Amino acid sequence: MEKAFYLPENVAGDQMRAREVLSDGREFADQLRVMLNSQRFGDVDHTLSAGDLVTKILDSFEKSLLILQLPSSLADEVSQVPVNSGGLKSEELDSGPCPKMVKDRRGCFKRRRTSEADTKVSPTPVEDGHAWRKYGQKSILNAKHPRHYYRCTHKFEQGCLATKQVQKTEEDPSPMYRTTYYGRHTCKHNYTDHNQFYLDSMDQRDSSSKSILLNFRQNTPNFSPLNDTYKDHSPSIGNYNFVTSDHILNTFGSSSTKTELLSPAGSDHGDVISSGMYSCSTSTTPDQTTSFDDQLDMMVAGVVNFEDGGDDLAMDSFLL
DNA sequence: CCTATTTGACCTCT
DNA sequence: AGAGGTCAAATAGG
Repeated sequence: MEKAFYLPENVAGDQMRAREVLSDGREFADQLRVMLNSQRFGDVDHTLSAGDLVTKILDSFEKSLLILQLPSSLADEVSQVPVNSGGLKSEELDSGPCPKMVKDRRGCFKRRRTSEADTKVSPTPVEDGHAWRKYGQKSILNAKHPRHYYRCTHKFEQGCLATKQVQKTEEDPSPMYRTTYYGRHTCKHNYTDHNQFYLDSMDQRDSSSKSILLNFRQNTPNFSPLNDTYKDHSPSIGNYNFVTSDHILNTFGSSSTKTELLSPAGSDHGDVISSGMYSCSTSTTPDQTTSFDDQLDMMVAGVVNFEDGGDDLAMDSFLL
């Protein structure tokens, strides 16, 4: 059943391969649904465990997404997405971490482009209630003061991908501090006014940006925590998050009815995919409004949509 | 000893 | 080629 995985050499091949892999994923998802149904009635005679099936399903998504090379619309907000500039072999892709990550980072990161940003200017550095860790400082052209780069302290332990940049302006006589936020906090800590700031600002955007996530990786028992350096730098794109309209409605009161493929949460690189949230801590807890079966249905529907999408293989195919 | 910051190098994008 | 963003080794501080 398992097909050999390789990076295809042309677009048509990509699409064909992606369909095959997604088809496998759908089969696994169907098997899982049958298994879950049969377990309700006491029949537990299956060759693969539920965990195995979930792993295979996730594997299908990962591989198909890799084949399709992450559409740019998804990569736009990804600041540290591992990028394979020169065709990795399948073993390298499957082995997890970028093989050159530790010493040689060439080709492993993608620069942030035009991601959503919220900017605040204040006479003093903004105290937003979040724990930030400085990771860089840079002199900016034609700027008197350097720009300081911060990431959320919980980036590694919780996969929170929020970052901010702080730069002192040159205004005389009272220079201001311009703080620019990228991404949204997904960590469980310190839900303060700043989060409200984010939510408020998000409400002003188009409805497609409103989202809550279902993090498959964190829901899968076989996956270990994302606090490992190598995992953190792995080119994994498997932990994309699907967003349900139920979640959206419950959380933001949105009328959006889309299910979106969002971001690789937990990998640094994790960074963002849609204009919505990266991931959400609420996604790691059992949900009362969307059963696992429902979520499974959505996964299968997503694959079906993809496969029915003909040559149009945009990620919109995942929208329900 | 552990964690946070500094800073030069590396990477992507324009 | 240059600017901007990030990494990670070295360093500082508790």
